[in-house]
Amino acid sequence: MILSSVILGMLAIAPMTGYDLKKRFDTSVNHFWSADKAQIYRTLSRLVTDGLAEVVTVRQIGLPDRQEHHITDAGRAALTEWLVSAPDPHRERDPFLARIFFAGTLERQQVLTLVAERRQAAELLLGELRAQSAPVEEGPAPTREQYLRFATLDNGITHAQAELRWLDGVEKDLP
Amino acid sequence: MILSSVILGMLAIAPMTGYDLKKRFDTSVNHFWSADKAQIYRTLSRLVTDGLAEVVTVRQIGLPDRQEHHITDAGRAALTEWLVSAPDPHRERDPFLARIFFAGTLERQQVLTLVAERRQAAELLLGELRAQSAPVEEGPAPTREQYLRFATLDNGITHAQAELRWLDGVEKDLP
DNA sequence: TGCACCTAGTAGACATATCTGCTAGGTGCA
DNA sequence: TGCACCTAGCAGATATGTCTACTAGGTGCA
Repeated sequence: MILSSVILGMLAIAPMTGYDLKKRFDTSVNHFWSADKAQIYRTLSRLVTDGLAEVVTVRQIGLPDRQEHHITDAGRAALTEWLVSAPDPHRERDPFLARIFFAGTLERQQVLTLVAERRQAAELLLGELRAQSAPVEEGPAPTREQYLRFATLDNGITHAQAELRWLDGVEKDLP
Repeated sequence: MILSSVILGMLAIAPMTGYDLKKRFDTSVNHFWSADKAQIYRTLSRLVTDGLAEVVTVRQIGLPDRQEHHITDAGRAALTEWLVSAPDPHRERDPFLARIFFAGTLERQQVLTLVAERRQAAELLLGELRAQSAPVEEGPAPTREQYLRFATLDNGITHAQAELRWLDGVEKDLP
């Protein structure tokens, strides 16, 4: 499962609780992966039974205990193995393109509404990605690790811009 | 479920068997949706029980009977309703970007191998999309229906090109 | 005082997706 | 004759993903 590899990757950066992971899935890695809370916890417990992660309970004052998950040596090995393994099959699935494909029966104006909604979403995304990448771009020359994290944001920015250009074309040419 | 809407959309273009649908999911609509055989058949039977499609058994000589699924009026209404409804949430999930994000522990050369594999995949995809779109582009001015189908291909082409440009940048700048 | 929201995690139902293998015949080829 | 592959569809197991709701306390605000 890719989710377990992604979680392993996050634990390799820092030990985390399920709660921490959920926050990251909703923010910093949201542009390439997302996950449901329940599934994060289930996957974490599987990583533990597989010996790829270990739990350290950290007591807190006034807050619930943290079940910190630390990656093990076996976990690091599994992560590296995944990183260099054959590419995961990537099935494109875009509900918006599906609508466009079948939108021939709609009125022209209805199609333009779909397009306008997509534009709004793309612009919003672009803004978020730029806000996230700004601090990185202003900093000093990055390490390879930093560069790669930034590159995934930059990938999102490049595609958001491409989407906007495509939308321009559709708005201009739609018969 | 989006799959049922996509299948409904295909049945609106022409009556089809599960087998026909599977072929189309593997070819002409593959750039924005894919589906497993078993699930196509299950979804088809649900469309029938929901009154959105009807089965017409067509006898063939030397081949198994075709269970042709025809869209009903209720099906067309459901399709239109979906087309103009609120956008489906689109969660980006790209296993390749996930690898790149966590690839900081790899050697530089290993990262470049990942990048090269991605380039190959992007070039292959671009070639396929161009091959599919060529006959459309050479034809006469398209109807809106034709234009929209072509536009989904063009969307894929635009993004494949964007991906290649991004890969150029990574290969050039990777520390 | 009550309400909304935060931290941290658990439980279970349900929805969707994928994989494997089966039936049953037809065609092409070496 | 045997093998590979095509058409057409069915059955069932397993894997993944999503949704709702619950426990249990803490903080901030009006």
